[in-house]
Amino acid sequence: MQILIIEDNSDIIANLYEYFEPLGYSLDCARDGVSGLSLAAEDNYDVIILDLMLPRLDGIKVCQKLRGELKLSTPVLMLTARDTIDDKVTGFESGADDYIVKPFSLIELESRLKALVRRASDSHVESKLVLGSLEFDPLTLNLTREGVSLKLKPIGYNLLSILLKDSPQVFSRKKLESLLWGDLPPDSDSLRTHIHSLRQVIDKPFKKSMIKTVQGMGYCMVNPDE
Amino acid sequence: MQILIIEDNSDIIANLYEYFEPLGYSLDCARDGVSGLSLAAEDNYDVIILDLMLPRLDGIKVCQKLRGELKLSTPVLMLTARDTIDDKVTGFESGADDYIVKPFSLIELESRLKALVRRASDSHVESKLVLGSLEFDPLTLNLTREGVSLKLKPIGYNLLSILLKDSPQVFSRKKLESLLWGDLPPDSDSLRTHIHSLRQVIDKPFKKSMIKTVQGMGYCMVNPDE
DNA sequence: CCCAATGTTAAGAAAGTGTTAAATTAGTTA
DNA sequence: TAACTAATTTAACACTTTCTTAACATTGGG
Repeated sequence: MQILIIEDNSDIIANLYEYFEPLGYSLDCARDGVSGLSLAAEDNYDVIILDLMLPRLDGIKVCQKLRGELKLSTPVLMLTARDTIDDKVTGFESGADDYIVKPFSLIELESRLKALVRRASDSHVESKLVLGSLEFDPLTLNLTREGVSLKLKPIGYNLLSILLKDSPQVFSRKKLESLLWGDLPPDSDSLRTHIHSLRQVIDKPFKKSMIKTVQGMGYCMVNPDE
Repeated sequence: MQILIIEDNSDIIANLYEYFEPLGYSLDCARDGVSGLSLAAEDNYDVIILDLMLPRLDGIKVCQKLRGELKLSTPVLMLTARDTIDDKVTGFESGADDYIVKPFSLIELESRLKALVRRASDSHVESKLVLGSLEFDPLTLNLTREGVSLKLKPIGYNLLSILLKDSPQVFSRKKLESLLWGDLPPDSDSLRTHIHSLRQVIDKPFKKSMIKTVQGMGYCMVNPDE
C-alpha cells in the first residue's frame, strides 16, 4: 500500500516511517503543501495523510485543490491539533474523508487508514464518461461512439478526458496546455495539432461534430443531439 | 438480506427495525452477547450489527469467538460510543470488519452494511482468476491455457495476477512497477523484459495473444475470443 | 477586406517498445 | 564456504509509434 504523508514536523514523519515501513507499507513524504500536491498529482497513492498546518499551502487548500483541480478521489486523512477542533469541520468540507487529532495512536491511525482504503476501493464503481452516444472508460481506454469502437494516441485520451469530464465547459488553450503538459508545454502550438487529430477520430466519421471551437475562447465538447 | 442485531438498547433496536424492515431487510435481534452468538452460529445472516457494550459477553469477545471458535466469516459491523475511541482499534483486532460511532446516521449505516455484504460475497469467489481459456489459481500457482499447463517465474506470477485481476484494465508501466516493486523499482526498465518473458509463456505457444500493448499508456490482458 | 485565430499537413525529432544476451544477484546444495 | 543453479537486472540494439515543429491554408469577426 502506498501512503503519501504531507507534514512538516520531522518528529511525526520519523514516527510514521518507523511504524509503517516495517509493516510493509510504502511511504512518500512532502514537507509542504505545494510539493505535497505535486506528489499527489501523480495519482499512485492509496491514501494521503495530510497535516492541517503546513508551510506554503495549508491542508485545507491542498485538499480542495486535490479534489477541485486535480479531480482526484484519493482518500485523505487530516491531522489536526487538539486545539483546532473547529477546523475538523472545515477539514471535512474541504473534501477530507477522515481526521485524527494529534497526538494520535499509531495503531488507531493504521486502522483508520485501512478503513479509508477499503471504503475507497469499494466505491470503485468508477467514472465512465458519457456524453450522448460517446462513451469512454478511462480505466480500460475503451472508447465508442454510436457503438463504433475508436482508438486514440495517449495525448488524445488525455485531452478527451479533460474535455469530457466537465463538458460542456469551455477550456481555454492555455488551460488545456497546462492540464496536458503541466509546467513545460511544447514551444510550438502543438495543442492545435492534437485537437485536429482528436477530431479526425471523434468527429470525422460521424454526421455531427462534438468538439466545438469557440473563437478566441477555447474548445469544448457538446452533445450534438440536444 | 438477513441482518442480525446484537444490542441491548431498546431504542436503538426499535430505530433499526423501523428503518430497515420497510426497506425489505429481514432482521433478527439478540439482547446480549451469549444469545447473539448462538443466533449467529446458525450462519444464515449476511451481516451482523454488534454493539461493543453488552451484557454477559461484550462485543469484542463475541467477535473473537465468532471467528475463532465458530470459524464464521459473516461480516461484522461494530457499534461504539464516541468516548471509547480506543475501542475502535480493539474492534478491528477482534475481527470486526467495520465500525460506526454512536449516534450514527441510518443512511450511513445502511451503506456501510451494503459495502460489507458486497465485499464478503466478492471475496468468496476470490481464489481463481479466469479470462477466456486462461485459468490461474494464485494459491496453488496452477496455471493453464486451453488446458495446457504453464509455468512462470515468481515475478511472472505477480505480473499475471495484477493484469488478470482487473482485466481488461490498462495498467501504466509506472503503476505496474509500483505494484511489483513498491518504492524501489529497478533502475533499468526491467519491466519490459518481464512482459516479454510473460508473453513467451502465455502468448507465444498459442494462436491469439492475450497481453496487449497500448502504446504510451501501458499493458492489459484481454480475452481474445470476444 | 484584413488580420489574428484556427485548421491542415507532412517531415524530422523524440519517446516508447520488442528482443536478446550478458552481468548481477539471490537461493541451494554439497 | 564454495560451487552451482535459478531468477532478476542491466544494457544494447533495432524498430515502431507518437509528438513536435513549422509551413501553408482557411475562417470569421471587427
